[in-house]
Amino acid sequence: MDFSAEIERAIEEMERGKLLSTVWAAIDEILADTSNPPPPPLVPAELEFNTHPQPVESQTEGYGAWIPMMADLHMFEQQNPLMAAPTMYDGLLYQGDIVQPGHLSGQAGVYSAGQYLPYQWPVADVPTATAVSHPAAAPQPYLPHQWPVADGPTATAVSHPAAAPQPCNIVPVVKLSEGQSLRWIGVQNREMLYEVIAKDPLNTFNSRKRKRETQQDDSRPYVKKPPNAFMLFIKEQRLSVEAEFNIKGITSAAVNRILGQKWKSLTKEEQAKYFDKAKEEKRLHAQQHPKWTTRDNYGKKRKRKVKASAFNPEEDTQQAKKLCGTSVQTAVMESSSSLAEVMESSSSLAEVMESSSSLVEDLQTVLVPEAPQTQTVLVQLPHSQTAVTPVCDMRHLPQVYKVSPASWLDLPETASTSLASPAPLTVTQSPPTQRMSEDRCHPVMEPLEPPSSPHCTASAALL
DNA sequence: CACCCTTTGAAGCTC
DNA sequence: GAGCTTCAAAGGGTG
Repeated sequence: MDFSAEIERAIEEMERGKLLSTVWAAIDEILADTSNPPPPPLVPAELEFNTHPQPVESQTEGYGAWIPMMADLHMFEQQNPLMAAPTMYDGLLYQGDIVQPGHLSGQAGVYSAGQYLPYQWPVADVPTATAVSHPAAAPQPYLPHQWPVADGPTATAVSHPAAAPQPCNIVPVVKLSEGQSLRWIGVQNREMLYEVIAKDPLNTFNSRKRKRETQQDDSRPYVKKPPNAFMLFIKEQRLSVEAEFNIKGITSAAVNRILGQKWKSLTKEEQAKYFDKAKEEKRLHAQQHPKWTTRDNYGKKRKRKVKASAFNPEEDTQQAKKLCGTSVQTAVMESSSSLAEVMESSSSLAEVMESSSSLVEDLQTVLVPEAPQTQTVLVQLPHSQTAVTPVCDMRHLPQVYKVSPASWLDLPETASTSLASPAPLTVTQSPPTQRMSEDRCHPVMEPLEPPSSPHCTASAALL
């Protein structure tokens, strides 16, 4: 196989759309007019440019498929850790030694302490999704889950022309075995780190359902409870929510959190429709099973464990509600609006930052990594590329980093890049902090401050 | 493979 | 009656 030709062909496919250029130009203009940059471009679903699916499995089906990793080498540059997503986790599993190479530091940057941190709508784990970033808005925080190589057609980042990447002469190609996929985990010593993970072994739904249905300790058939109004609601809305987020592997628990908030946001009249349905279901159920009561099902299923948590359950609940309350509802709304709408409708920067960062948090909870059977793949970075860091670890506990802008890329400064181009950031680990809860801690966004020293630490401090 | 997670509401259970 | 527990759905995660 001619890898070079294959890679060249893949790179050629990474054409940039006119629309994207227009968006960049608009953002540049806006940024040039203000000392405090506008909210970062949230990338709505409609703006999923690209995407020329990379022939992940088309070349050799299944086993032994060759994946040209990072066929669009611009992606490296787009994944700078300008903002570490304010994870609510305190990192138990700090990933050591992941820092920005020193040679990139020492030049001026526009980002200063507490200043607006660009953020990009995470388009995570969507096989055909595109990570769209803009140098003016700076690279987005990057979730390991976002790495689009694995498991289907690869996604492609669209980069700003003004931030054309330096040539890279190393294009990693990793051969995967059947049932394996790749997940990007970070950079170490200028090497991209990937892990090879096993795909989900099986879908347990059917077997679980079968088991439940046969889980009768007497001769009578198991009669399920009639669904209540909320159950009817989530049954009806689940698919649309999953489609709306379009996140592969989104858990039902996460969807239910979203739907819980949606349910509460319904008017009484809207809810009444489901209460009426539930009433009707209950009536039919009583007709079909006149002697049945919910008592019949008591103890027929699992015994739920009472959470003996040392932490405040109310607080946990509130935290969860906060996560899916503001952030997810925001996500639902904003993901369906255009970039211009988002930018226009954003009443305040802080508001957008809060909702955006909350979304990242929520998506971190939403995107539960697969059970790892891992192996690390090292990929060397070209000089122009900067260190990136995962904001999540591989086992539910996103790592916590402080992110500091360090320098400018060694790019020729242009009218558009002088202000717009982001400084590459160093990534340093926060010291281990107190454990906040079973698996979460509370994110803290530092208040926005006026621009000051270009070398100040960016506002991604976390608890 | 059974249960967990996560939500709200309804019903049963305990005190 | 108050407060707690269980179970409805869903499907990926976990042990």
